[in-house]
Amino acid sequence: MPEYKPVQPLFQWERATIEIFVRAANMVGLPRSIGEIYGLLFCSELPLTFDELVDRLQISKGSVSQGLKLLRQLGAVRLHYVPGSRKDHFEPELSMKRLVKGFVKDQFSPHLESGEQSLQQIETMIENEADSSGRDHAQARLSKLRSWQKRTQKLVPIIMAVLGGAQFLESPEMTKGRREVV
Amino acid sequence: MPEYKPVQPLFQWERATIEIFVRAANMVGLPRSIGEIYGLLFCSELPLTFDELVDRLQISKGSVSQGLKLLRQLGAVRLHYVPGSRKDHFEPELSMKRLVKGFVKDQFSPHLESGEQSLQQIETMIENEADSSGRDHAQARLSKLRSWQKRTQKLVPIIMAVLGGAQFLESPEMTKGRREVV
DNA sequence: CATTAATTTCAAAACTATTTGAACTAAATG
DNA sequence: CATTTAGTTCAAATAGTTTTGAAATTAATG
Repeated sequence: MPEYKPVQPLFQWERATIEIFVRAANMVGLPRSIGEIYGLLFCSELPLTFDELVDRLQISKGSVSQGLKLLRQLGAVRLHYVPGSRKDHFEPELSMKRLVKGFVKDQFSPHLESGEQSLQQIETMIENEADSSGRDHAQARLSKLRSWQKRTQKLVPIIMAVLGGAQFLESPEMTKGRREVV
Repeated sequence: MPEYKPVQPLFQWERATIEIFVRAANMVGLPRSIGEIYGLLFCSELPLTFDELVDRLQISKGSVSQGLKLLRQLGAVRLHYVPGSRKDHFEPELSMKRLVKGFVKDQFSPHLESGEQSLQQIETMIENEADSSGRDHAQARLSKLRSWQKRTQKLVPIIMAVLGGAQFLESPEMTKGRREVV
């Protein structure tokens, strides 16, 4: 009896597509396995189970478990209920806007918020320790940091707007009767 | 004679500011040393030399050399000529727009372009290997990838526009007589 | 042109992040 | 309620990245 049962080996186009997601994951600082899991779900016509991911990607259960956990947290993967099956089935989020939103909310915004705290503290430090000559320069740099932070904060809703629903930029009547682009 | 000469230890506000840049670097996938070097230059009123970076940050010459190399490549640090000194002096780029532009051009756009190639190849793979049933679905997913790519490409100039000069979005008369925001 | 100074290079070391898989928990089945 | 199945956890192994520092290179000085 054979040791491995490579259930449904990947098609070439699937491997190539998964590779794109692995690179994309890498670019935004997420591990390879995340790209592999999302990539295979993206390729698949039907929701896949835990086992199918393990078997077809040939990665460990641990990786799949942790990977799915993070992907669900990011809103990039949803549970799809299949009547009459004990197993969980997973399907990918296919709206670019929602994917980006989930990523930003989870991995980006928290840093931005804690940054606001840090800037406040730096202000105090400058007041306490710089002599009057150095203080002007230090305060100028702090202002610059603050302006960068503000502009970054403004950018987020604009990106979201360009990617779809435009809730942040548009007044209600602008979206009247418009279908969401996903 | 002491082994180390900790020339000009860092002020608390400098350490805290550098920490912000270390975190920012980390967030965009750049090593800590990059954040430290840029951070100290950002804090400093005057351009700093190689040695000053080594001494004040207490990191190796190798790190500073490689770090400055990448930062110059990104356009985040410039050489500042000081008459009568053999040493190179470095100063930070302080325009957020130029910083982002340099980063995008160097670390982001290349991936986006090579991605275009990959999609072309995937199209061929689908034509060759999928049976007519699977082909429809695969082609639908390829279309989605293409639409994501297009939207990402559109996003870059919009971000640049929001960050400053707006060369990509605006017609020439819109910028008439306007000073660049940095 | 020999000497000193400034910077770069790169192999090895240190460090960090990811993956694995065996042990475990939880939940369904008969 | 014992057994099987599904999925999670986490410590150890592996893989990947960054830093170090000694040697090499390049450029300036006397």
